[in-house]
Amino acid sequence: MISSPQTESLIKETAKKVLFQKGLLYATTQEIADEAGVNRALIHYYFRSREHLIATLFEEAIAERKARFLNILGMDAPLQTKIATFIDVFIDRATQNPHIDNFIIGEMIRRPNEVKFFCIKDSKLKERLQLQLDEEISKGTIKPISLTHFLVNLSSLCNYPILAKPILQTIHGMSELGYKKFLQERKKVIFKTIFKNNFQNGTSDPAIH
Amino acid sequence: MISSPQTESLIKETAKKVLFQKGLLYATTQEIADEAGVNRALIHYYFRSREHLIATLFEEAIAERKARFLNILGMDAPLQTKIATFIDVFIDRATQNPHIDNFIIGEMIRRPNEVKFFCIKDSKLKERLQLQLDEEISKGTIKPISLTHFLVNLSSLCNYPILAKPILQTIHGMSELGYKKFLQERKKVIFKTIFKNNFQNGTSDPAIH
DNA sequence: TCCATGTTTATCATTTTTGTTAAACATTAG
DNA sequence: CTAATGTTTAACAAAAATGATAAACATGGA
Repeated sequence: MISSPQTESLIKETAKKVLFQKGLLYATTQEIADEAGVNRALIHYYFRSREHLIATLFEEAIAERKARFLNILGMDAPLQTKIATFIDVFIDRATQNPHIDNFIIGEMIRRPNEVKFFCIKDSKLKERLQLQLDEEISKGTIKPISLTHFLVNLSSLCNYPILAKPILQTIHGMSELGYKKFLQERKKVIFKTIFKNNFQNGTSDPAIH
Repeated sequence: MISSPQTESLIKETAKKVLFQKGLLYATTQEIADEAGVNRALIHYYFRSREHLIATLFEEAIAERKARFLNILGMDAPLQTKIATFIDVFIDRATQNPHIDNFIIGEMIRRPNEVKFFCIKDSKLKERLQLQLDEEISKGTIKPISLTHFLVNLSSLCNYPILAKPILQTIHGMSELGYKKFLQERKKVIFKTIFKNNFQNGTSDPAIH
């Protein structure tokens, strides 16, 4: 008999929604089951335990993040295109799942052994990025900076405003709509913060005033 | 009889240590009591409930953050000095309590009503900063940018690398020592990312290669 | 139809965590 | 010294969360 993956998938997707979108990282199995509209026992039926469910979410989250990271930065394109794509994709993706980084970090702290994640230290990707970065630096479009700091700058500028959404909203007094507009403006701002020229387009920039 | 605040203070400081330094945001009262070496009932004696303890930590955390923010950005000094100080203080402070932002964000999500935090929208601070920023922009030391995006850039660059420490360490293959060195380098990198000139000093920069 | 297999539910047991209470302990003023 | 007050502890009670199980239910093939 064919096992219908509907319920299993429903539980997993609901768990992602509760944890990554709502930010309830401490959600109980009952809360997840209620949100999914299924009996709590089904979580144990399909995932054995809460811990297994969480571990599954964690593995998928880092796999997805890694794939996105490598796909975008590894594509065959000029650095400026890669970065513009990175900004666009990471901001949009993180907007959908604003608390996924919090979850990943929390899990990595909670069980420091089982974490493998990924390391770009010795990959060819790193070499290629280094070449592209050097090229931009010698062209004068990027100020001298190490590849690591460059990538951390990029990640910081994209991810922090989403991770710290409640803080930004209160400090700068943003409504929900204002915040949304702010994030879209931000794509251009980040690009301009990283590159000296204005690659993306020449339209007037609402983010300045 | 004078109530000795030693135990109460010990519990609170230990709770901060467990939550903000170790990152165990889901820590039980028993874990906190054990870490402090006191009987768990004392937590209820001094703080009534776990919830009250957490609320106390939350209020102090945002008060401290607010004070630091306003003190540094509100001091009577050139913008470059303020920013350099901000970077220095926030990175060092966040290094001591790497998970405090995670905690604040989690609490703000968990009880969206009770959050007052602070808003710089209509303060004189904002006007003064805007003047200083405009001045730098017209001098050409900062690229045109709105004050909000400028401040968010600054916060992002300072805080994300600490908040996402485990992610950075695995992606870029950093040891504990390497990470520490990285954060110190980062102070200069952030300043140079924000300002076009190199204000701080003219020594050779280890962060480039 | 009826059986076999997979799925779902209701119920119970266990564990974990929080919160309470009364008694023991310490300290200081009188 | 001792009585009063504040502090600490051990033990208990209650609540919440996880996990396990057996029975009910559904479905598809012989």
